[in-house]
Amino acid sequence: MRTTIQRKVILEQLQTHVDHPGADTIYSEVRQVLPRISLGTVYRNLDVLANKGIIQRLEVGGDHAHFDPNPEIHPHFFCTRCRRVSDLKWKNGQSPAWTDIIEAESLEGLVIDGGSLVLEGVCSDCSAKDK
Amino acid sequence: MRTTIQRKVILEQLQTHVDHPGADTIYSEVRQVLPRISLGTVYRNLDVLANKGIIQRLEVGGDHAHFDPNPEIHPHFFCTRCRRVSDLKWKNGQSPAWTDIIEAESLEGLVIDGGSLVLEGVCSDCSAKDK
DNA sequence: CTGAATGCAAAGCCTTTGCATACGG
DNA sequence: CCGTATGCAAAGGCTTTGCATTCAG
Repeated sequence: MRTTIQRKVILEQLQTHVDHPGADTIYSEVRQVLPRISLGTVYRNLDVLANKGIIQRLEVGGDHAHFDPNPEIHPHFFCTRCRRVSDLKWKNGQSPAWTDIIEAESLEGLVIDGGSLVLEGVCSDCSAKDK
Repeated sequence: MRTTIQRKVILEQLQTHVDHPGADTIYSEVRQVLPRISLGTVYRNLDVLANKGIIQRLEVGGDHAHFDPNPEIHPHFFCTRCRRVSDLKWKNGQSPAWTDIIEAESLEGLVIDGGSLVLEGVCSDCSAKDK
């Protein structure tokens, strides 16, 4: 993997986020540093970084992909108001065994490579705006 | 909600599936019964049915939406080979309390309306093809 | 009758891709 | 130098939408 300035800035920009933005957000932010960067380059790099296991691509919310600078599998929260994705934490610091939650019979014959747990609702910022 | 023949056939067709197809699959199947139905009508009806809580729209796999005739929240399995979505079952027949799995502190201030648990890997059909 | 639903086609969005050019190692 | 990465623009795939027409209640 070649170290280009674009790749470096994209990764650093993503790492400044506590939420998990889409490619478009990263694009407009990175453009303030590299005005000539293209959206295609942002997509290609986020893809490369995710495939290398340096970041994580999240399929949440349905409209567009979200990117998480932390590649470890952990639960997420999706706010249906502001459509932002944020982190949750496993109880006791580690992912539960799936067999503790899911009926063994329904898992028969399957090879499990990963999983995702996403809760959805309204975040505290959006709840506050109701008042 | 008006009962049109299109809506009826779309729902019945979805209910014949044990997997959770996309709108395109439903479209081509329903067209064998109603050759003049449009893809737009399929999308609109799946949307109406999901909003009424009669079916469920799943955001899984990233490429397109999947529809589940069962509106109850339950875990799913996504096969990365054939890209099909199938059902899993909660252990003991019911969803675990999220607080049993997720650290309470990270849930603070959030209003939780729902959740989704998706495991991914290779289904038994696809594993069998490896041999 | 009257508004909700349909068919058709166009438009929208996010994402990917082809190609010539630039550049990192 | 060589092959990866970029910029640009076009194309792709899924989904939504505008509009005139049809149809359920």
